[in-house]
Amino acid sequence: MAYARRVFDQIPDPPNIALWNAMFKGYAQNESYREVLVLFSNMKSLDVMPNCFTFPLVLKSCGKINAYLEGQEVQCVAIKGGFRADPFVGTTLIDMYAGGGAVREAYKVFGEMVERNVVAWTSMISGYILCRDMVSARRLFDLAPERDVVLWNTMVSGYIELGDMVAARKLFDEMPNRDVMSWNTVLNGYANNGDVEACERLFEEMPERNIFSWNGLIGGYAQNGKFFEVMETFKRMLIEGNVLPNDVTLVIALSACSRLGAPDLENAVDVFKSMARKDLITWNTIINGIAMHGHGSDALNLFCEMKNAGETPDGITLIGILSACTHMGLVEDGFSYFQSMVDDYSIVPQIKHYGCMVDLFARAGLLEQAIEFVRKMPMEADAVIWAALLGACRIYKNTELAEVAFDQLIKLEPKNPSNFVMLSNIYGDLGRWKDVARLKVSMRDTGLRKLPGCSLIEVNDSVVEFYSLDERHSEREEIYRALRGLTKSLRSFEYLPDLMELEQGG
DNA sequence: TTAGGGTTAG
Repeated sequence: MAYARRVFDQIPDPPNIALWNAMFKGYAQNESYREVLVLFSNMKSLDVMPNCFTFPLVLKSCGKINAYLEGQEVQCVAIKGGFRADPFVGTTLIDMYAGGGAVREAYKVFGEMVERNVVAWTSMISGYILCRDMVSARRLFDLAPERDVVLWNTMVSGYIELGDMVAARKLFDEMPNRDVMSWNTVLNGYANNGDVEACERLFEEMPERNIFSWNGLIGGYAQNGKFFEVMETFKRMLIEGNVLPNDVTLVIALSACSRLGAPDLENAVDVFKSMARKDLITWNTIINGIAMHGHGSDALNLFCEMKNAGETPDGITLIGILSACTHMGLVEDGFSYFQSMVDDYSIVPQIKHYGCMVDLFARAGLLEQAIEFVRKMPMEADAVIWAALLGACRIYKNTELAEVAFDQLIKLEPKNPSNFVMLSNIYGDLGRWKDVARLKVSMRDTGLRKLPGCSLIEVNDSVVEFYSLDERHSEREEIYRALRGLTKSLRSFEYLPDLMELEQGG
């Protein structure tokens, strides 16, 4: 754009309107919306008249940077210039106002339009959907003199955005014509609402599939924790061969790989270092990843590097930083990072951050400070927080606080058997077997069984999942024979397995 | 040279 601008500025006579429009378009494409507005005011001061192509470009830029006062001025220029009846100008104004939440202003433009075509109707209906006013959206939809496939799709996705899959599906079934986007919209609706089965059924029914369809199904699996299915479907996509994966496909597949296996952290650091462009998500990924693996001081160093690189941390960065402090036992540093969230970065701490702080105090053995922190929090503690406390109570053998945490936990998660197991382990450590038995009975009364923990390992390019006492493997005899051999040789080195740890299945 | 709809990562 800088070069384009130099050429533009050298045009000897005042540039004609087509050249101005080309500049507006260039700036808009490069997301330099402020430049569009500045150039527009330059143009006006030279008394060059905008034409019907100018206004949509400039108005859209106003909307992008929430410059609604400027937008209104541009609207006045358009009306004075005789463009009141232009359908492009009207539609862009509707989008601009509705995008800024001024749906009444948008409706005023819509109502005053001389000729309302289906695009204008769609924009107005989208505006209502954006304001979560499905009733008005539907009323207009039913009134629309013409409905094309884009308008239908807009309505269907409106219902989906508001979480009403039933209404969305009903409307989809009523559609006179569906294109691949209609199918993809509903497919993604099921994926995002956790209905993987409906997602799979719809995918099989689709008359035509493109990369968005495949990404929709694969993403649906990923969002619902079905990472094996992500990889299977990714492979199926490559075999069926009608479409090529794109960047989104690879992002989902790679993320699934990371959930399935435990690749070397050194590789992650190498990849991170080799990246020419790093954004906030890149930094957050490496900082949280490093912190998760216990390399707390590396995480804190990366945090400094991140700030030196000019990136502004957000709430997720701070989760990595706080957990880094937790794992290093840096209570005071953690506390000062927590305070700097608000003071230096204007980040409002969320429940996850309070949870990190409770964990920080608790793991450091400062159980009193931890519970004090819970009492002073501006929100109710969640199950994650009470479980962190309960976990620390085991390390520091504090049954009194453990029972407090346990009572809160079974209120919040009456169906989670892990909570019984955690308290039971604390009693067990102290030899309080009567309490262990009492808990076992009350757990049995709830009809719950603890799901065994599961491990994933990579063997010969595929991921194998196994549980404690797992009998599903075809070569289980051989595996258990090998395990018995290992146990035997461990014993010969006088190693005593910690049965309590084994019992947790972790 | 201008206006309306679908996917992703921390």
